Formats: sequence, C-alpha cells, structure tokens
Amino acid sequence: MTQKQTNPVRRGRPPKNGYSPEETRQRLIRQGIEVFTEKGFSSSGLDEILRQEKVPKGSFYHYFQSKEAFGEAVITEYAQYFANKLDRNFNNEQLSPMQRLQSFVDEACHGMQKHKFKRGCLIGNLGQELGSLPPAYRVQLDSVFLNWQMRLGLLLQAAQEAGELSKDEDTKALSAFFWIGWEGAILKSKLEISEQPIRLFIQYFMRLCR
Amino acid sequence: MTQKQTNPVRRGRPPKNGYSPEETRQRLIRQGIEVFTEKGFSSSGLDEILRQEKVPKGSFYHYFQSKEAFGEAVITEYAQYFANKLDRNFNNEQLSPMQRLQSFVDEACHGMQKHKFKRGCLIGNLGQELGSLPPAYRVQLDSVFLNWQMRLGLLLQAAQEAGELSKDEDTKALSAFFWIGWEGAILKSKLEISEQPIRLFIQYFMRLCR
DNA sequence: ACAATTGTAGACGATCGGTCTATAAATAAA
DNA sequence: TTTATTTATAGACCGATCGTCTACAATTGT
Repeated sequence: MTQKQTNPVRRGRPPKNGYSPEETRQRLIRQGIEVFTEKGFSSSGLDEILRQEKVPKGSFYHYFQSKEAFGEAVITEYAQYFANKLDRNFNNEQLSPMQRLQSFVDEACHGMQKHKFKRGCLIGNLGQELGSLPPAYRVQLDSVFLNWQMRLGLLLQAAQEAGELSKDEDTKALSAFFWIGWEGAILKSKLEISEQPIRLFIQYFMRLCR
Repeated sequence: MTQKQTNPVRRGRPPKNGYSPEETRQRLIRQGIEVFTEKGFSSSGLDEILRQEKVPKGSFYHYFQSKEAFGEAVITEYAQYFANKLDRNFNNEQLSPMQRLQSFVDEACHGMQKHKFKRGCLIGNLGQELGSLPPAYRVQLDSVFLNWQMRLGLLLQAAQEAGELSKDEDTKALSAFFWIGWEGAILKSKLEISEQPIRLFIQYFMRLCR
C-alpha cells in the first residue's frame, strides 16, 4: 500500500550518524530552540548548535540555506510547540475556562524552574533583539503573538459563556493585554530568578477578570 | 578659595578633539546607550560606538577598563537618566498623582515614536539578553528595576493620600506589577511599530487602580 | 565505468574584543 | 634649555569566532 516513510530508493552518501536527514534537521531545530531561547539569535553561533548534535559545520548548509532560514524554521517550530501547549491546557474539559488559564500558568512556572529561569520565551527574547535581527523576523514574530492572542481570546469567550467573565469585557483587548503582561513577567522572572513576577502578574490579571 | 573645576595644573597631552577627557567619556557612554538600546550588548561592537564619536580604538582602553566595565557605566547612566525622567513627571505638583503617571506614559509614547519604535528600554532589552551577558549585570539590572519600583511606589502612596487609589492596595505589589507590564508593553510596541500596546496596558492598569 | 546524488570535512575571509608598542603634546624637574 | 614624566592618540596585531563556500567522499542509477 503506502511506501515506507523513508524513501525506499535512496541515492547518495548515507548519513554517518544513525539519523535520517529529516531527523537531523528536526534535531538541529530543537537544539536551535534551546540555544536561541537562552542566548538569543545574534550572539549564538552555529558551532554550538552543531557540536551538540555532532553535525559537522559544513553539513549545516546542506540542511538549511542560511542562519536566517534556520532561525525562521526555529521560530515556526517553537510557535507550533507553544500553540500545542496552549491547546492542551485551554481545551481541558476537566477544568473551567479560567482554571485552564491558571493551569497553563502553573505549567509555565514549572518549566521556568526546570530550566533554572534561564530560558523564558523564545518569541519574547527575539522580540527584544529586533534591532539586530533579519527584518523579516519582525512580522513573523508579530503573527505568532497574534495567533496566541486568538487562542486565548477563544478561551476568554468560553469563560464568558461559563459566567466566569463579564460579557462586557472585550476579549480581544483583554487577551492582547495578557500577552503583553506575560512577556514582561517572563522577563522579570528571569531577572529575579523567581517565579514570583509571573504569580504577581496573574494575580492582578485574574482580579481584572472578576 | 575653590580651585577651578577642571584641574588648573593639567599635565600630559591635551585631547585632540575639543572635548575634555570627562566629556569624551560621557559622549562614549551616551553613544553606548543608543547603540546598546537598539542592538543589544553582545551584538554591538565597540568599533561602531567609537567611530561615531571619532575616538580611535586604541583610546578606548584609556577611558574604560574593558567592554564589560563600559557596559556597566552605560547601564548606570541610563538608569540615572530614566530616574530623572520619572522624577520630573512624578513630582509635578501641577498634576494629581495619577495624572503624573499618565503624563509619564505620554512622554514615553512620544519618545517611542520619535525613535521609530526601534529603541525601547535599555534595561528591558538587556534583561532579555541575560544569557549572553556578564553575570554581574543581572544584579545591576535587577536593582535598577527595584529603584524604579520604589519611585512609582511613592507616587502610588501619594495617590492613596489624594484619594485616587484605595488605601487597601499594596502599593509595592502594584508598582511591581506596573513595571512587569510596562516592559512587556514596550516589547510589543517595538514589534508592532505602534504605541497601541502601551496605551492598552495603561488603560487596564488604570482600571485596576479604581 | 561513469554520471548523478547526497552528506562530510575543513578551509576561508571578515570581524570581533582586547592588547600591544610607538609617539605626540603638554608640564615638572634638572 | 634640556630631560623626565604624564596624558592621550594612533593603529597594528592576535587569537577566537562568525557565516559561508569549495572540494570530495560515499552511495545509487545507467
């Protein structure tokens, strides 16, 4: 019926490490997410990313056209990963809408601790770095935020339906406000090496919703 | 009585450009604020800063011990500049306390536009860059925020005295919340090339205060 | 056997932060 | 006046590291 996922007829020199080209590509992107999230795009070298995945430097341009194209793929992958995290929490039928938001926050706090407050949010980090970033990234980052904003907007609408949030509230504006504060909270959380700023922000945000 | 401010007996080769050594130092720091605010610390070279002020590279280490020491001076100067801006607005007796906060916001929005949304806040930018910064910067940046937080805390107390803010509010927590949201708003403002995020944040913050 | 394809390997030039030596221009001491 | 000392300029230079490129190794198809 269907062919094997990896092309059965495969020409050319085989990969030296055990991984298929698609796997290697994916592994590089994953590593890119980690490194760029911690150290930013401009001050991160490809060497570091390649070294960890045991991919020789010369091979990089076999997998990606340039560092810029690589960064684009990294951003896309991170956006996807984060959107999944949002969906997982925001669609949890076990909890009320506002409880789902709280569970997302708890999960994020746990993640911050796990990485010793060194990572935070790739999108936010790159946003601050805009001045030394390829110009095309700006619109990409902006649209990622818009996507998250839409997802939260839906949750807030559900909260309205459930009577947890006044129907007078502008859910679009409120969710835009959330992500504004969120990025600030992540920043201060890294600076203070504490999840307290995140907790503080959420506390006031929740108050705003009552 | 008192000697002239610039030492009257001055040995050694005089500066070539018209500026005194202190002036040159100050000019380099000013330029450093601009460049670091736009492009960050790690991805900015000393060359760029020196070129603009027509200071030869070799002279740099006459004025500063290292790039790290230079950055420290830049942060300190920016913190001072920003604290002055806060004081100028927060101590304006012509306005009520909450009006003073609003006037600060208006001024900041004007500044963002003036620089075409490319600059934002040096402290916030460096905060996001923490992973690739000299470790000593973290505590320095943190203490700058603490200073701003204290200044806003005093204003909020004045607002309480003036009956503009409930005395039940924890002014410390509220001002911490303000700076969290503020940095997020500046970030999104740069991303969207619009002052709308700042306006949106302030709108909700003001609502929280009533 | 030879072309086409695919991944590997390191050379390469540019640029960075930081340091070095040489020197210019002033005053202090001889 | 001459020489020493101080202060600032000037740019060459070094090792490290950046992103990119070219050569080639290893496989399959004809």
